[in-house]
Amino acid sequence: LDIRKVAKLAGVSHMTVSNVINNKGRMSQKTREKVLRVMKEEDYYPSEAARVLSTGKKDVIAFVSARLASPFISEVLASIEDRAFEANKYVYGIEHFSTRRIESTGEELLNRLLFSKKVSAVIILSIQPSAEVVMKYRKKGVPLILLESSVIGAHSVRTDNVRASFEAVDYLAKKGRKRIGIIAGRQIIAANEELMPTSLERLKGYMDALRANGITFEPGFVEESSDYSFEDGVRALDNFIARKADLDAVFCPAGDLTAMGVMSRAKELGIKIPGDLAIIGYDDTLAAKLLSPALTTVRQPIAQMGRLAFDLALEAIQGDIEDKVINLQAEMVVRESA
Amino acid sequence: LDIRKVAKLAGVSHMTVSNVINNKGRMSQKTREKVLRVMKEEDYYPSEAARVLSTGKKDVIAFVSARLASPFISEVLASIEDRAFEANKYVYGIEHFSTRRIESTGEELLNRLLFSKKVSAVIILSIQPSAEVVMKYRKKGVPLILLESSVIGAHSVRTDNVRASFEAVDYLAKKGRKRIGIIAGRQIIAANEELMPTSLERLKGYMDALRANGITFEPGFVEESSDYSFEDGVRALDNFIARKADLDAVFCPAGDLTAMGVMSRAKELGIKIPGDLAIIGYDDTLAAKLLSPALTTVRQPIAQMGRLAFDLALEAIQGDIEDKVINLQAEMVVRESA
DNA sequence: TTGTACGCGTTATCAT
DNA sequence: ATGATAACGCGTACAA
Repeated sequence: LDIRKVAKLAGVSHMTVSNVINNKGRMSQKTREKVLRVMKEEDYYPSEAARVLSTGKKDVIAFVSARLASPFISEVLASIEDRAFEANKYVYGIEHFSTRRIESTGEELLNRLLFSKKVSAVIILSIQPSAEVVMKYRKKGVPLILLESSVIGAHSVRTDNVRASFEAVDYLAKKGRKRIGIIAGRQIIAANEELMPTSLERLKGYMDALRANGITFEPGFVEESSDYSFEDGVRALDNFIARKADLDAVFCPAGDLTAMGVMSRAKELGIKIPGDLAIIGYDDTLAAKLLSPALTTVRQPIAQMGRLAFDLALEAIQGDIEDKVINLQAEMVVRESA
Repeated sequence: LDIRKVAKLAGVSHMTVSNVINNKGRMSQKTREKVLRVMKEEDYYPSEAARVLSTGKKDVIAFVSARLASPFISEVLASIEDRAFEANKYVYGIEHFSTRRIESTGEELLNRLLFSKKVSAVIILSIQPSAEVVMKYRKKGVPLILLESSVIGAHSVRTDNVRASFEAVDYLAKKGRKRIGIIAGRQIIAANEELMPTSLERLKGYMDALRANGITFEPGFVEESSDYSFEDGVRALDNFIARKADLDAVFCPAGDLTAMGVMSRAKELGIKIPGDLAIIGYDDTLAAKLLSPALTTVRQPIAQMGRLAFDLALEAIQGDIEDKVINLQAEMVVRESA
């Protein structure tokens, strides 16, 4: 059932139907209603593929993250969705993709979104695209918005990772913690792959704080999380223990969910929090303040980040805007776990 | 840059390129490599739209939920994704949509997925499609898999909502709770719209348990959650209080997240849990056992549900299978909140 | 308002 | 057997 059949049934040309669908051109009210009625009666829905094929653009803003599911990612996505609803744009047009497991860099996915899917814009969370990909997007005029980090040639909404991490670790040190571990984003140890700048920045804040407090850095106190999952936290704590790191604190910039994994495993092992082990998470997701003990964490302005990213995408799609970098504040929220 | 240009550069027909892409037909190893090389060099990615347009099918399994973001939804989605990865099918081909805010029934979205997007299968979570939509899917041979509920003419993976809810509420009653409220899925009170069977079943379990314990049902003890959010829990508790329901327990089949909202609000108001108010959630999401107090809840076998739904979708896409209803066990997990 | 060409990969047909 | 050619699917841009 295609557009021409609908046209025939309505006694008009298929172009008129197309115009009705897109609110374009001019036609009599009567014609418009007739067309609408036939569409409804025949249960006609235009083929998205045909539309994309002919316009060369898909009216979709893609959202890309390392995984599909985590509280932090969910909350960011929800805020983007909320904003879309308010603005009444792309209400049906936000699609979520993950690079998880497939490839760490997201290179392939980003290429597909650009060349195969031809989306209108891409919002990236916690992933660092290569310079080549950024260039390709630029060349095709498709806006790229990074959340949590930034890169030359793309827009971004970010916070000061170094400062916030410093603050958290400095707090731990000032509280007398000496053996402070960190669970950071992937690929800290394996040197052959790139470390994501976001993680790197947080690691830097950690190291700076150690130095500022006269604590020497121990490579054995570093664990990596590949996908910010709960399980990564469980695993990390087990690894620390197996390695006899004997930590008295863990800073977990991989996020609250991973921190929850640590907390959960610690409880199972009878490790007292914060007595034996202080824990600081990252993000301040909904559950953080309800945990037992309530999680001390670094709050990111999640809702704002999502909304701003969406607005940036919209602006960039409409008129070509200069690269814009929006800096927001992240700050530590002290609760019970540290 | 289209397939014919690549063909020209590789010195073959565009059909050969197509065959290389799809591993079809037979061509010399040399030819294949040459084509592959040119594709890589020229950064060629086939247009998804053209592919869909010509085949009439999109190689995508759609996942539909009421919102994009909640721990429960996230975990279900993650398990589907995991399974896809294991099976090495639809790894790039799972797309997530939500009916949130747009329309409660999902009717429009389901139609779009079927007619506009032409997806290969749809997995629906916690939404009750109308009989007409189910029929349309049937007619077009596109598998529909319901999670958490079921309907004639579609596959489903579900648990016994009535029994599990009965068990939870019966537990509360046996513990001496007399004024037991419930926060169920949307549209309990507003009679003009359909109640989702899942919620209805859980409500039935609640009412059965009340009756079994000689407690009379109070309409004022029922609150509805429209999208299973944290905020809905906050609001629900406020409403109960404003209404002077004076509850001593709340059963929250709307899910753990909503239960967390209740718990959070209760803490703010100085209501002791479980002393003043016992709370039972639903789903047993990751955070449940880490809360303070740890949440007593009804465990759903989330990972299994997602995996089975994916497998069902796969099976149904390949060969036409009889309608299959898989029943799983949900059971109460007693922790501290009740 | 309407007719025509176009975008791009696939299926089916035909030639070597 | 392979490779080349033609037709098709379905909206949209643009000229008539």
